[in-house]
Amino acid sequence: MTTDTLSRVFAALADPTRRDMVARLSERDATVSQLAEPYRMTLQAVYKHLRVLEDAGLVSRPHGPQPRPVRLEAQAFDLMDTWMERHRRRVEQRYRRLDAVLEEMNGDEPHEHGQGDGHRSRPGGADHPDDS
Amino acid sequence: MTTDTLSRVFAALADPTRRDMVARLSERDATVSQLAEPYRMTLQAVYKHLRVLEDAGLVSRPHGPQPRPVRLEAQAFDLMDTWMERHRRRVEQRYRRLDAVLEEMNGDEPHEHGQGDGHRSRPGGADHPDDS
DNA sequence: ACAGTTTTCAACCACTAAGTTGAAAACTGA
DNA sequence: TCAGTTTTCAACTTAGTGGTTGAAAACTGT
Repeated sequence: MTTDTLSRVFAALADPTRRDMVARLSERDATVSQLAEPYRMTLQAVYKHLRVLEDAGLVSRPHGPQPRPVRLEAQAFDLMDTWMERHRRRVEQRYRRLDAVLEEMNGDEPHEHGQGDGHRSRPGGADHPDDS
Repeated sequence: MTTDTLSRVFAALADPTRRDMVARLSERDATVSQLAEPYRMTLQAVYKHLRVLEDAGLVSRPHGPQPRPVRLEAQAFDLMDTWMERHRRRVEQRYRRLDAVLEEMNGDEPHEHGQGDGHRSRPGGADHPDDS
């Protein structure tokens, strides 16, 4: 299917096994069989997972001599990262604005945020152009 | 199914329609019908998407009087963010270390670097790779 | 109370995704 | 060359997802 890259990246990481593979690959490269070893599934299943990660661009494997190593491609994370940051920042700005308004409205009162969730504030630079 | 939160968050964002909803919600809250309006699918389908986002904790809707607004929950992004950052950072460090090694090799005599099989990091037998 | 909108539930269909088994390539080391 | 491991392809089963239609709750304004 003509699924866009971002969708493939998110979908790839939606599986715990795949996330575990990524976690282990972030420590060291590995061959497929090395990767497969801790899991209780067949080698073929692992290979399939690997394909998903590969199609998402999260992983690459230089084809050549036999023990083809699997390695993480760090820059695939950037796609997600910029997407997330853009939207997250917008919400946080809106909340900050809202907080300001509320504060102004009722001089001082610890305004609680319902069922135990506040909003996390996160340091951040400023810039980012716009697009959905 | 007892899928962990992180998986649900990633899965929720793996769909372009759902990402678009999040994008629009990052601008302003909206009712379901407002949300549904630009899409060519039925209202019920939009509800289903909404439910996925809600189950993932990406969105909340205070239940009360009728036009129930849908609002983004910024802190759900933090889960993804910390996960990503942890691993991304590790890879980047490894790459930097590799660069250093290569540089040293070029300048000096070749140094044998046995990056070969250390110990498998994950103790075997874990039947569900419930990842950090 | 009633018409109308908004929200939700439930059954169903087509399609994808995760896993299996079985077998074929492809490479490695004597 | 040949045995053995490693990697890949293919068919199939099972469960989940995105979408539909149809109808039922729940709330609104008059």
